[in-house]
Amino acid sequence: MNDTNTIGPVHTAVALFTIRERLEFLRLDEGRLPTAALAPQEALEACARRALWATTGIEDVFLEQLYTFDGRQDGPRAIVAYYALAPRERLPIRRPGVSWADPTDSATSLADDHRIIVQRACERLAGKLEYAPIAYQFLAERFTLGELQAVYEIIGCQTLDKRNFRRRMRASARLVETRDVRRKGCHRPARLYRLRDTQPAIAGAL
Amino acid sequence: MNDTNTIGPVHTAVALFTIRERLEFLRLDEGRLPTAALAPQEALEACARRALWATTGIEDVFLEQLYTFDGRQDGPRAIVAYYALAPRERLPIRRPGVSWADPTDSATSLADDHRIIVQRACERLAGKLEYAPIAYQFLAERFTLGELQAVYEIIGCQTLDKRNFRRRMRASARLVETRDVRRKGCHRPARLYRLRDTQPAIAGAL
DNA sequence: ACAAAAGTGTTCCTGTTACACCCATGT
DNA sequence: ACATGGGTGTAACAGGAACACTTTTGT
Repeated sequence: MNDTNTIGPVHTAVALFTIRERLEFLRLDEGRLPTAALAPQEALEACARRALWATTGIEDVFLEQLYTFDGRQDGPRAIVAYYALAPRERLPIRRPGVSWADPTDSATSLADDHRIIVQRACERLAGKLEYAPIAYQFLAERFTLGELQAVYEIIGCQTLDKRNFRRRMRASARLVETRDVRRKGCHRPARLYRLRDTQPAIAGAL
Repeated sequence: MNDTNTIGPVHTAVALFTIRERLEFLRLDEGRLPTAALAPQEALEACARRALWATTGIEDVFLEQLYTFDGRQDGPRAIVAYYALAPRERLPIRRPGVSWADPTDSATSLADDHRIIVQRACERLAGKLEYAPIAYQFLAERFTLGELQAVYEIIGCQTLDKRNFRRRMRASARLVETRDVRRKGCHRPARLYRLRDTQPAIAGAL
């Protein structure tokens, strides 16, 4: 951390989430989320992206404002929290000092104020799942319906019926069936889908 | 305005809404919303309440954070916007310099950044109407179903069927029927209801 | 042949919509 | 008596939930 990251009246903090088999968030080894102090002339969202980039090298992820929290007495006056979503494949993090942690595990060391951010981000995700196309942010450009269903199940913390899920997804008209399939394991290959172009793939990124 | 209201890196801005026959918001004559600079040791929400109190004398309204916007170059670094809701009877504003304006009227003079706040607050209201008990914030402690329906219709910008609306409200189990009625005009008196105690009457006010 | 995930329809139920008339009051 | 908003039930419809078997592949 340098001065730009610790001094200043306004900070941003970012909870980056991804899904492998469970929902995970990016945690710095000191038990904190990536943060940055707002630089002169810098936009809040740019500051949040910079916080993420500085710790992980990651760019161009889905990023959305979560909530603004009071700062602490000796620190910033306000902390603007964001949550970010990205598919695991895009996150080849081999940096020292960062790792993935389980947001539901109260044993993972994490500063109290950052724990609240992670907590509220999880709630926001579960709430938005039904009416906003956030699930796709966890997947590659092309994906199978099984993968998509897994995302819904993990974020929503419930198992879903396969047939009902597929009908619902088709009805939403957000999916385009490709001509390709993915072979993986000793079973029938799965058809690949992608998001319809007209959908805002990075909604809220402005 | 004094120094505490104009100087400082973090400001709050408040869009206060009420309903008479239309949705209205409180506008300062200069074409701005009430704002305040975050004072040392002050919590963000307290700052927003102070902004409202200083211009109107109003206290104890429903207040919820809306979004945090980038500041302008010569001003604050970040503007934390709130929206507030209150019934018209609680707002006996006879202060100079403030008045009620129509949020949908693009002719009312209002600073661009504040116009966006009002706009987004309206959208948030309409969205939350269905799943959060915000409509009651526009009403007195006791109210008729006709009044409640009017609030839903005004915020949701649509007319509703009376019978379906009443059934829905009863099904929500948020209402308690009182033994009193309200007489008003030359027609049958209307039964008065109140919110069930267990409901958070000022949800999000913490 | 078998294990493992992909893929596919129908029935039931619940909640939402549409709709028209009588009631109690003040003037 | 009449004008005004308050108050009530039912039938049609649509969307969500429950449910089991066949298909294709790799080993």
